[in-house]
Order: sequence, then structure tokens, then C-alpha cells
Amino acid sequence: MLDLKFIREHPEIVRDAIVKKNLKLDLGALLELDAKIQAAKKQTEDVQAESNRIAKSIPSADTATRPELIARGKALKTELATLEPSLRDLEAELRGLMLQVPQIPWVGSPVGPDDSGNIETRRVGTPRAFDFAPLDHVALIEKNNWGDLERIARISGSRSYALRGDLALYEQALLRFATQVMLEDDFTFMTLPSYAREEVFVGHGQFPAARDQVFTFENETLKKELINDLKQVSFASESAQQELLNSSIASDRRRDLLEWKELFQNMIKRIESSMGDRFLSGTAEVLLNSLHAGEILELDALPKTYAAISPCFRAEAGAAGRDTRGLIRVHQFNKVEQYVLMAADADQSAAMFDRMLGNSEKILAALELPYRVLEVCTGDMGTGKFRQIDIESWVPSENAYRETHSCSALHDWQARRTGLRYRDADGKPRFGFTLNNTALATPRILVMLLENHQNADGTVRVPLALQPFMGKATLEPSR
RNA sequence: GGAGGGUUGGCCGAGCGGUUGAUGGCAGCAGUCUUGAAAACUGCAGUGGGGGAAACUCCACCGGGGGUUCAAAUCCCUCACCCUCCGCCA
Repeated sequence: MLDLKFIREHPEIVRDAIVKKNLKLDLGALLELDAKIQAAKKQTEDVQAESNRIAKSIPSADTATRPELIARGKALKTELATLEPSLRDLEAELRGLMLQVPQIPWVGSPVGPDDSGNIETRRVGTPRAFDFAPLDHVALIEKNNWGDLERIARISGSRSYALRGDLALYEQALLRFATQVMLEDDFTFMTLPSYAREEVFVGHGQFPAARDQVFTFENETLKKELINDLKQVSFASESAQQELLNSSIASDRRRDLLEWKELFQNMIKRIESSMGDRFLSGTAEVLLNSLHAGEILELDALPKTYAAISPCFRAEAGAAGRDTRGLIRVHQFNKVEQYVLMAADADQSAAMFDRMLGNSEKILAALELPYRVLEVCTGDMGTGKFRQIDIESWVPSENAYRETHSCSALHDWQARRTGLRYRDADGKPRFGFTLNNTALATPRILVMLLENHQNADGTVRVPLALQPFMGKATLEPSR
């Protein structure tokens, strides 16, 4: 979300951002609606002011004028009964549009329509030249009995993974190692649930735009009951029912219909309660971002630097058929996430961005993986992002780099949605800036670690920095 | 799952239909006093939005939403959360 005042004063900048981010949003309609609201607000407030004045004067009024004042109050109340709801509706509509307004991207971000516009800025490390025919990670897992990819698919469905023996331990060691790196940079370690309420996802920015990427809590029992009920009720809609109720039909038939109407309304209620009011988060960032929602933090409490580990859930809608093999793209994975809430200062945010990117690179260096750094273009970065850098690590079997890290600066876009404020040096409440970045996500990183560090005999070398966490130098076959 | 009790400004805590945007205390800021600090005293001080050069002024907000009333922090409904007791349980 942007400051509405800023949008009013700089519509051309916002319009430019909408174009650069390849969004469909009618800024003209938004501004028109805003103007309409301002007028409606003035009108409503004038009536409210008079109403307040009259209500205040009644206790001290004499009995003769009192009925007159009460009558006037009643009239104003009637007037407000139409003004207030319509204002509320307009404001809700505006809020819906405001949620779609993008953050103005950094001037240094390349302009492009999609990931084809991303620019590689650096390569670190050189892909290894194998003196034997290397296996891909799935073959390595099968050869060493390090997982149950096919079995778990039968149990949990596609995009699931199960690890065994050394590889299962390796996943834990990696997460612990990444946590350690974050602790060394003075981040506060946290664990959080992987689920939250709807408004948390709105604050984060994933809702309303990317709602289909998120799994939800639902009540399966209620759903089944409802389906059974639906099979018994043949009405297409409530209006169809109403039509029947209003028609002249025999009274006993009518009573049936009334009973059905009650049943129908009851079902609507239950459908609503079965839909669930909680959602599974795709990253700890979602919850961390709401940790201080609604608070006004003191300046000296900032920055809040958090490293949190959590299971992450992604529906992967729209990715059907892509990366179905192996560990690249799964519905549930684990991640150590970096998240920062800080004062609203562009330079400090840029410095923090570099620091967080540095943490990821430190981890990749320790994992001894070749990677490249991409400056993500305007059309590929999220709506709310100010700047985004992705890191892709080398996958020998694909002869390609694949995304393992994503570092973002949002400036105040998330903070405005979420209500993340602090008192600046003048004591004024201000929205903060937020940033986030992957520290390490498993199991995807295992793809790179297995393939890049495999030995000719199919075992896999553990990088030196990981060995204290793994307790051994080589991953050995599992029984 | 059952039965009660709560949710008020940065924090604590009054108020339970009518100058209450909210008594009081703590913390905060400014001043008096003091060499300085502390203490004491005095004053300022919520959040968001509108108007105004300013003084100032108007609107909304006492967990969220809805309602009753000329008038709601105060009454009613509903949702969320917290606490206590019972039941169940990793």
C-alpha cells in the first residue's frame, strides 16, 4: 500500500510503476473514487457535527424546546442512516483498489515484463567439471536409499518428499547451520506457527492477489455434511426460493418450502464456518511481518532483525507439471528466513539489504556451491517490492542455475498494510520499512548439495563448514 | 466439549446512558528549584482524517463488526482473543 496523499500528488509516478510492474490497475478510477469519498466525507461529517451539537444541548435544554431538538436529532439520524453506509461502501471499495497499488520500484531495477528481463549481475564459483558421469539428485537418493519419493507420493500425493538416514539428518544439519550464521549476524532466532488469519496475509501482501497459492484450514466433516444436504435440496438459489415462496401455492407445500428455506440459510452459515478462517503460510515472513502489527515501536527498539524457521506450504497453483520430479518443488518445505523491520530510511534499508544478501552468500560459500546473482526486473518482482535480488545455485543435471534465495526490500509497502509503526526522532508515528531474504530452504538446496558434491561411488561429500553440524564428512548409504 | 469472568490511552487502572477523548497512578517531555542530579512543584502530552497562514476547529476511534437511542466506553447482538473451573489429550 502507498500513502494516498502520495498517489494524489504524484499520479504519474504511480502510473509509471503500474506499467513497469505489468499490472492491470485503473489509477484514474481510484483517484475518481477518492475525490468522491472526500466530498461524501465532508457531507457526512457536517451532519455528524450538527447531530453531536444537538445531542449535547439536550440535557441543558428546558422542557419546552426539548421535543423540538429531539425531533431535529431524529431527522439528522435518518439522514445519517443513508450517508454513513454509502460512505463505508465507498471506502471499502477504495481500500480494495489501494491494496493493488504497487510499490514504486527502485530506479536501478531493470524494467522488463517477466523473468526474461532479469539481469545477471555476478557469478560466484565455477561449475565443477566431473571426471565421471554424475547422477542427478533423484538417482543419488535412490542409489543410497536416502528417501522414499515414490512411496511418499502414494501416501501424501505428488510434490511430497520423505528423506531417510544421512540425508534426513543432513536436512536438519543444514537448517541448524543456517540458523547459526544468522545468530552470528545478531539476528533474533524465532519459531512460529505456519498458519495465520486472513488479515495477516493481507498485511503481508499475498492477499488478495495470490490467494490461490495458499492452502487453507477447512472442516472436512462439515463439508461432507453440506454436500449431503445439497443433494437433498434442489433450489438453485435463494432468489429462486423466494420466488416460490411468493407464488400462490397450497399452504402445506408452502410450509415445506419455509422449512427448506431455513435449512438453506443454515447451510449457508455452515458453509461459511467450514471454509476456515486460517491459512497455511508459504514463508515465516508472513507471520513475522504481523508480529508487531498495530504497535508503535520506540525508535531505539529498531531494527527488529529476525531469523525464523518454519515449515512452509505452497499450493503451487499454476505450476502443474513443472518440476514434478525430485526435490525442487514441493508442497511443504522448511526454511530459515531473514526478516527485518526498521526505520523508514532508504539508505539504511539499502545497507540492510546488502547485509541480508551477504548472509545468504556467506551460507552459499560455506556450502561450496556455485551461484549467480540476478537483479530482478520490475515485471518479475512482486507488486509490493522496492527491489529484489534472486540468487540461483548451480544444478549440474539441469546444466542450469535454479533459484535458492530471494532478497527483497519493500520500503513501507507492507508496513502500511500491516500497521507497523515507530516513533521517529521527533516523536511522530511513522510506518517502518521491511525486508526479507531466504537464509536457507530445504529440500531444494539438497538438490545442489547432492549433485555438486557427489563422489564417483555415489556417496556425497559434506562441506567442511557443515561437518560439525552433520557429524561426518561423507553422506553414506542408508540401509 | 461444558460453565463462568474479562478486553479502556505507552503501561497500570477508574468510569457502567448525557461538557468523558475519557478520573487517578507510573513512565515520557518542558519548566521552577539546584553547581549538577535526585526529590518536590507547575505545565504539556493518545491515534487517524478534514479545514485553517496560525490561533484554533470539525469528524472518527474505549478488542473487531452490527444494533437500540436525540445521545453509547456505558444497553443489546455477534465474532475474536485472554483468564478461571470441569472434561479430554501429545
